Amino acid sequence: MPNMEITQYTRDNLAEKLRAHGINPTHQRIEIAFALFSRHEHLSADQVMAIVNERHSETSKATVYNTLNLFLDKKLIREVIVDPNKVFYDPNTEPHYHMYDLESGRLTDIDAADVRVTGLPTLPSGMVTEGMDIIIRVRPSDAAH
Amino acid sequence: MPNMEITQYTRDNLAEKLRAHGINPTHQRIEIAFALFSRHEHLSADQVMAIVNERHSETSKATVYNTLNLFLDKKLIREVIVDPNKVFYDPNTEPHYHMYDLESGRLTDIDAADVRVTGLPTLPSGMVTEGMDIIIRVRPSDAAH
DNA sequence: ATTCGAATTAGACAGAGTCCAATTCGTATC
DNA sequence: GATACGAATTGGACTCTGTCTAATTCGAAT
Repeated sequence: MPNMEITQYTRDNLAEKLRAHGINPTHQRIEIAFALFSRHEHLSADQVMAIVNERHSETSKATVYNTLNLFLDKKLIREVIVDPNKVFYDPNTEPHYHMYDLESGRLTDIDAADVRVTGLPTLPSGMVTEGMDIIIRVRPSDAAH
Repeated sequence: MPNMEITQYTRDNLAEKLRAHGINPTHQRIEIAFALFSRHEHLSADQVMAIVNERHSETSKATVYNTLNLFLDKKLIREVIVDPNKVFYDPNTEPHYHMYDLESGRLTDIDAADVRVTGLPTLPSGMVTEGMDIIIRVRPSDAAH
């Protein structure tokens, strides 16, 4: 039974989670992890930075980017590329896909458990799949235009 | 039998294609269309610009972007968002998906005819699908690291 | 208290893409 | 051919996301 759901994220259990992924849990890293995991939203780097620096300015832009890339590297989070302007960071690393509301920019998870994809070609030899993204782009139907 | 395959793109039949999509076919627009359609590749804006200006500098950056966005708007081409750094423009507007080689940055089409996706949730009411992207990220298996 | 590597920082920088006011182009009219 | 006029194009400044670097600060171990 892997990936026991943590019902409530705290700085403490996040520090533990970081260590479990081979990441030295510093103040800034814990705050950034908390921003991502305590909400269940997909955040962009500048949103993370805004959240982390809400009270007092604590974390620099460089550290936010360093940390997000470190988290990616250690597979603590995933990146979602749906918008040409910015990358979203996704604390959910379980297999799942995304629905992207073009109007609001909101990104929603779609559980992969029920989804079946058939008829894909076999990979060229010497290639391995790193992952498959499915993005459903939606829009309000009665969009005034 | 819609979308009769054009075996050979020429400036002339591209001008016609532009008109058919409600686009005034100017020199620059024809050259940009030619760059995209005569190759069957996915090009980024700067690649388009390099191709168009190969012989003599003919087209400015602003025009390349204006034109690509105009083509998008008129559904002459599609954009493919797989790389956080740049958008690719795809002259193939038939339903199809993509395979993205993370190592080389090469993007390949996957025909959608054989692909079936089942188990997707129903859309929230008041929402319509604008499109579904499937991106398979691959990497050479014997990557030296 | 001192040390030392790791982490953080400010700010310069890079690259993609947008914006804008000025110019040029192409077509229509005379 | 000359003129007029709207559409298209242009250079260049600008914005925004993200990276880089050299200097500083942190924190754990001694």
